[in-house]
Amino acid sequence: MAQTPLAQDEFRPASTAGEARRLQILDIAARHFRTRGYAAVSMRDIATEAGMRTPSLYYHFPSKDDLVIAVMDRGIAVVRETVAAALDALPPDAGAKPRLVTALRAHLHALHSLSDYTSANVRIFGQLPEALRRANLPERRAYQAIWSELLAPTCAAEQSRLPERVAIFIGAMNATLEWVDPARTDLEALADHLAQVLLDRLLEDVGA
Amino acid sequence: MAQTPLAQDEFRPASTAGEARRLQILDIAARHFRTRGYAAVSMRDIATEAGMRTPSLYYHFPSKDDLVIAVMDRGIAVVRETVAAALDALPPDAGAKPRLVTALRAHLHALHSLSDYTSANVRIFGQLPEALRRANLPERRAYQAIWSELLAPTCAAEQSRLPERVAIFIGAMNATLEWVDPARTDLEALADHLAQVLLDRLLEDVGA
DNA sequence: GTCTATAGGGAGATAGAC
DNA sequence: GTCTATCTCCCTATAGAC
Repeated sequence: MAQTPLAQDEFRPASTAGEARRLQILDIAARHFRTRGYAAVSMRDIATEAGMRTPSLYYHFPSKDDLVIAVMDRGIAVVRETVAAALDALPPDAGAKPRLVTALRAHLHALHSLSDYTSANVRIFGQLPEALRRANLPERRAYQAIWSELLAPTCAAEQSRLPERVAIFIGAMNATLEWVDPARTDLEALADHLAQVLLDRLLEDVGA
Repeated sequence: MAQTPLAQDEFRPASTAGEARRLQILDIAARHFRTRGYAAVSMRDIATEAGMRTPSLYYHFPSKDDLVIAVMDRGIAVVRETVAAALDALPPDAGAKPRLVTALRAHLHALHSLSDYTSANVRIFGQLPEALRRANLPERRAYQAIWSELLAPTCAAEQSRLPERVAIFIGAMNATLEWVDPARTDLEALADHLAQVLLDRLLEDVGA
């Protein structure tokens, strides 16, 4: 939802004034993409909220494609850095399950309350023309690598299923964006619930 | 992917010739929405593939909104009827887990190989303006009711978590649309994998 | 850096002939 | 039922002054 200036600056010190303007435009674009989708947001919408006319945007970004690619790449970068930082804060001997729960919490935090970039990415990835989706794939693959490592211990004997399991986990976490109440306060409870579903056995009786 | 005429007619006998034309247009629209998203598909695209000019479409549907609502509602109706039929085919004394696995398989089947309507619904729901999304909610709630019943036994002492758990399950199943290889032949294996992740314990050691 | 003016195209939709 | 012709609107993007 709302990004605190702190949460934003954490990931990118804006040195020059020109750079600050560029980041301001990106912030506005990410927020609009997140709430209204890709095609529904026009360059005019973004310009208006930035207090300028449409053509002025083209001084900062050569095209709408370039703007949306910048938003998409930052979206993955933020969640990757958030998850990596949370994992680094764990004791070095932490087991597979606490590491998974920690990563899951960090991912949901980035997605739901930290970054409009991450939620915009999840929201509009499927709406982009194929060329723009492809541009985001390197970032996505780098993030998936983290979850490959986290989930490897759960695929003990069958590492061939690992890529699909990574996709199931990331897909399940991202899907919470579509139905969770935006006014929800207890993100911790959602994370715990998701961890329970994905990591624990839900039923005792396994017979027919 | 491809819909067999059989799979389509199963859910709607087209009595008159006019009705058949209407259904043909809906089929084309669903297939395009499924592959290219909502905003990217124009009335012209649909008309061209139906072998007519754009204005002729407006004889069958008063607006693009009406057309897309018809596709969306059918998308949920198909998956609901598919899952309900699969559950009805089970022995009456089937336990909670086999019922869940059966429903999960039927859902993935409708989503991945039976119906362009269901996959279009999942794909474009998040792209629609709020008014169109709201129009699809009654259908969605009717479908969620099935999963509420299926998942109730997994929420033994805490039925308050049931709605969220329903959303987690449906979200996780639907998320497979975004990353699964369209040429994938072994849908059974995907369903089994998803069932394992959602229903079984993935890790033995639960310590820190 | 931002502006006014505008090009150029595609969208949804309507009028009215056939 | 389908057509041609057209309206209106909004989009991305560019030209060129300031």
